[in-house]
Amino acid sequence: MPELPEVEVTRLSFASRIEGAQVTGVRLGKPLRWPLGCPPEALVDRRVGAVTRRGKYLWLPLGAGGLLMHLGMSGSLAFGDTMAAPGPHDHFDLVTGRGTLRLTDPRRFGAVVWSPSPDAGLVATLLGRLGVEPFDAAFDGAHLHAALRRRKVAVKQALLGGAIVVGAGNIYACEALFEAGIDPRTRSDRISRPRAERLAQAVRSTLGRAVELGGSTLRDFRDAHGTAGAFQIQAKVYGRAGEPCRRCDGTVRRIVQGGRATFFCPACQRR
DNA sequence: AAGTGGACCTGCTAGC
DNA sequence: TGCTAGCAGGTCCACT
Repeated sequence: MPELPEVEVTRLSFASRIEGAQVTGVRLGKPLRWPLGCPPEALVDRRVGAVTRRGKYLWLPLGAGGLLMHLGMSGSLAFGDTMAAPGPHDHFDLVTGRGTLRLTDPRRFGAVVWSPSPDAGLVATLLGRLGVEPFDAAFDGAHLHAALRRRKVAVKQALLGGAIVVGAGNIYACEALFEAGIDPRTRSDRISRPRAERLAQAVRSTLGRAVELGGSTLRDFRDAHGTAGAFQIQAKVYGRAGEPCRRCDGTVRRIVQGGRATFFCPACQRR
């Protein structure tokens, strides 16, 4: 469900409220992508530190170690002191003195993994393959250009992969390419330096704007307050196959790349 | 090494 | 109205 903006908005909505709280209990539902990695009781009495984000992952420090959380395709987090009885899709509750953090995830592609350190084991492996943060100074046209030059896959797939830059999922990758005027089928190594510059800028502005607007193009997105996403961000191409382009008089097209839907305007976006 | 396709799991929608 | 096929925001892993 969530791409970087949704994950970041979620983080901002509960991080300051949970920080400093002490864990009093843990409840597990059905299995997620990976096992928790420790007995649930081992989390009790630990104190929650400052929640951070890396790509689409959240890191929740608990004493010396912490929990790595991912929302997968359909996950969301809620934090509150009056939690309803867990439903069939509520697979993780972290009960603290200040409220309960609950992961709801129907498809269970999400994850909650304990690690004694973000630099150890599975967590280190997962975080280790991630590309740069889009808002990091290290992510600019030069960086993107150099990384794309080493790849032959279509630029859309290179963006989605997350090994170059993290955070742009299927929706925002489509939107950023539209904003940059680049055909998603263009081979990565054929993207010129100026176009890489424009694309880097488009990735940053697309994701940044989505974070600022607190939300999302996702219909069912809610932050951890349960605040319904206002659906403030209008997708220019995503999900609009057959509809008129918002910039020219062309028609938005849907193709499949690497098994995922891609939406673009063939008139506005060039190879 | 890089690219490709299948896998994970459930819910919703469109179409018959 | 009810069933089925197809699709969905992610990303790991095995294989070529």
